[in-house]
Amino acid sequence: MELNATAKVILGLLAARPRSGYEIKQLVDHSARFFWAASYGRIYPELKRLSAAGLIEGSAASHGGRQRTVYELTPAGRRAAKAWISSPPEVFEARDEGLLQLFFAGTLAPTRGPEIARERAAQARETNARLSEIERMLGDGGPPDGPEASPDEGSLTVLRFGIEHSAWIADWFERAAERLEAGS
Amino acid sequence: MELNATAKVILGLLAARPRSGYEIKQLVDHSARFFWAASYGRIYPELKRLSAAGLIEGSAASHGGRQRTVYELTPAGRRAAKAWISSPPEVFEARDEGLLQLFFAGTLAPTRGPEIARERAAQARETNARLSEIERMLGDGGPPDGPEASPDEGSLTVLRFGIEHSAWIADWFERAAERLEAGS
DNA sequence: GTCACCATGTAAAGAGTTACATGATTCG
DNA sequence: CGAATCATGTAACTCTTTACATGGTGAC
Repeated sequence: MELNATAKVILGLLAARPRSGYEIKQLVDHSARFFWAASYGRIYPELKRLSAAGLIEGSAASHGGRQRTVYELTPAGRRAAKAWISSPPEVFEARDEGLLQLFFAGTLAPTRGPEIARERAAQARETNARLSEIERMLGDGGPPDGPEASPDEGSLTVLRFGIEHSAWIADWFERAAERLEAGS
Repeated sequence: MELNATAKVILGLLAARPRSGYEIKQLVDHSARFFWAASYGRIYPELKRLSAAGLIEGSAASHGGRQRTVYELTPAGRRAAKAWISSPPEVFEARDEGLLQLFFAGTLAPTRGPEIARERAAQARETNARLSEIERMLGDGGPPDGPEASPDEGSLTVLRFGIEHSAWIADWFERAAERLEAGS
C-alpha cells in the first residue's frame, strides 16, 4: 500500500501511542507545524482508509455522550511505519511567499526589499520564541502531563533544529535588511 | 482578482520582460526551485486565465513552424504585481519528509537517526554547490547570455540566502549526526 | 447560560503533479 | 537521421483547504 503524506504523519504519531483524529490534528498544529501540516479534511478520511487497509484499528473511547474513536497501529501498520522510516525521504517542498517577493522586489518595488527582510526576521523570531517555550516546558519538571512520557531523541533533535534554525534565519534577514538599506 | 500561487510567480517573472510558458517553467526550475515550484499543468491554464482577466497579454512569436506565445504584463497586470509585492506574505509551507522521519525515528527505528541527518547534510551540500555555481557564473564575465541583464539586488539577496542557508544546514545536520551517534 | 473547547465528519472547490499527446528545430 | 530540446496543451488523478454541519462537555 502506497502511503500518502497524511498517512505518514498518522502512522508516525500512532507509533508512540493510540490517539484520536482530533488529537492528531492538535499535535501536528502544535509541534510539527513548522515542517509539516495536516487538515481535518484529510485526517478523518485517511484514518478510515488506513483502517480499511488494516494498518490501524479504531476502538470506541467515548467519554459520556461525547463520541470519540481512538486509533492504534496494527502489527501490519507498525511494519509499514518502520518500512517508511527506513526509506529515503522523497518529499521536500517549500513555498515561501516572502522569498518570492524578495526575489522580484528589484524589478517591481526596490524599496520593499528591506521591509520584506525585516518581516521575515520578525516571523522567525516568533517561531523561535514558540519553540523555545516548548523546550523550556520539557526542561522544567519534565513533560507537562499525561502518558506522553519524555520525548525521544528524534523529536528533541527536530525541536533543537527548529530553535537554532529560526534563530539563524532571524539573524540573517536582519543583516540582509541592513545591507539592502545601505545599498539603496 | 485573487492571485493564486502560480499567478504570483508568473506575474513576477513577466515583470522583468515578456516570456513564454516554457521559459517560465525553465526559469523556476533553475532558479527558484529551492523555495518555489511550478508545473506545466498549472502554468499553461494559468496563463490563459490571467490573459482572460486582462493582467497579461500574449502575442504570437513563432519561430519558423514552431509555435510560441510570448506573454507580457498589461498595465493592470503590473499594478496587480506591485500590489501583491507590497502585501504581507501569507504563504509559508514546508513539507520535509526527512525531518518527519527524524521526528519519529526515536519510537520506530533509533539507529536510523544519524543516517537521516547525514542524508540531509549531503542534500544541503548539493544545493549549496548548485547555487554557488550560479553565483560563480554571474561573477565572471557577467550573466551568461541574452537580454536577462545582470540580476537585481532582490534576486542576488535570495541567491546568497540560498547559499549561506544550505551551508548552515549541511553543517548543522553533520553535527547532529555525530551527536546522535555518540548518544546511542 | 454561554463560551471555549472536544470531537467527528462531508461537500465543494481549487491546487498541483504526472503522464500523455503532438509536433518543430537544431546539433552532431 | 536520431537525440535533445523547444513548445504547448489536456486528462486523470490526488492532495488539500475551507466551510459547513452537528453535537457534547466543562468552567465561569
